[in-house]
Amino acid sequence: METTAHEAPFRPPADRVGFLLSQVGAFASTRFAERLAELDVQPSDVGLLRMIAVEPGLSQQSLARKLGVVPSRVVALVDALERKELVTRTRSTTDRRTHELHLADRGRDVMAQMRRIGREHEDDLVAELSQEERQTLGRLLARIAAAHELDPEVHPGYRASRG
Amino acid sequence: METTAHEAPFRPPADRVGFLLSQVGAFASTRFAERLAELDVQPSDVGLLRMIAVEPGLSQQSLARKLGVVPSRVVALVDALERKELVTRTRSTTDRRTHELHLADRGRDVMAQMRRIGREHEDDLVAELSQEERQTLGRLLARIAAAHELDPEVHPGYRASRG
DNA sequence: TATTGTTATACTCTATAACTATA
DNA sequence: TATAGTTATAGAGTATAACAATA
Repeated sequence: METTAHEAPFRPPADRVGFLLSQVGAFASTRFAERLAELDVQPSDVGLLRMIAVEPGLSQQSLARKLGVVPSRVVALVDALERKELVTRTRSTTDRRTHELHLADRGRDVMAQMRRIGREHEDDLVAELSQEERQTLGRLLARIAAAHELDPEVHPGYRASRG
Repeated sequence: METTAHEAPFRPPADRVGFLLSQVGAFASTRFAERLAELDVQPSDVGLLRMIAVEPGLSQQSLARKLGVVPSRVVALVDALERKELVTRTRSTTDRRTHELHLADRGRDVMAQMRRIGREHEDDLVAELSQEERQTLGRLLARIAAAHELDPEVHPGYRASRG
């Protein structure tokens, strides 16, 4: 069965899971970034704030290792968050080379807002699906993530996927 | 129920579909880009080649409109593909302002390879799932894509989602 | 000597706007 | 005048390597 030159051949969704994952995932990321703009926060800030909330006082080096980014990048990211008064840097008294990172009061507020925005984002994204279908989708995605050893806490970003 | 400071709270997959979609989607994109490198082709080239294959002779302007990118970017993209002898630019005889884009022989070869790589990518990505589960996942994703009016032919890229 | 954080630098990607040649 | 393609330029984002302070 042929298709004419101007018609793309139809492919069933089961044969396009790779494309659909990539496309819908990109859409989810973009939409989330747009919602975050309301808080004057970027997607890259989210992981940072969450890490600092989970483990207050950690150093920039350990943060860099946890997130899988280069230490010099953490400098720029923390600079921005400190400027917005979301996190604080304080020199450690036991090792004056290191900076202890903590959430500032405004940082805690923003994290609460982030959770609200996350729920709204989620609801909008899968509005089309029933509760049961959302569960099914979540479980299938979690299994794929686990099979490829993706960290449930860390979003890899999109370093090699531009275009 | 509380969690200790160093432990992230557990959230069921159904409440993390947004994160999982974004994370698995990014992984899919990155992995696909790595596989494409074997052909010396970038993710951004794929859509271009497919459009030119589907509609040979189209102009750079219409290509830009179809892909939703700015014309000056098409120049750079086509430059690269022409340098690798995957596409040809020929001045139109009816309107000498426009360039007609066609696949070169090597471009047709590369597209065949791309289809093979796409299948391998697909199989590896969802290796964890049964045939039935792949269908389920594909259908759920296709419904989400349709609900948000994503074009089945065009990948939006990751313009606003960095970090 | 080794490590933490920082800065300097360079490179990539991309959009905007000015430019040219054709219509 | 308007349009197709191109080029020049500038900005964002990021990695690498050199550096100062501290251990």
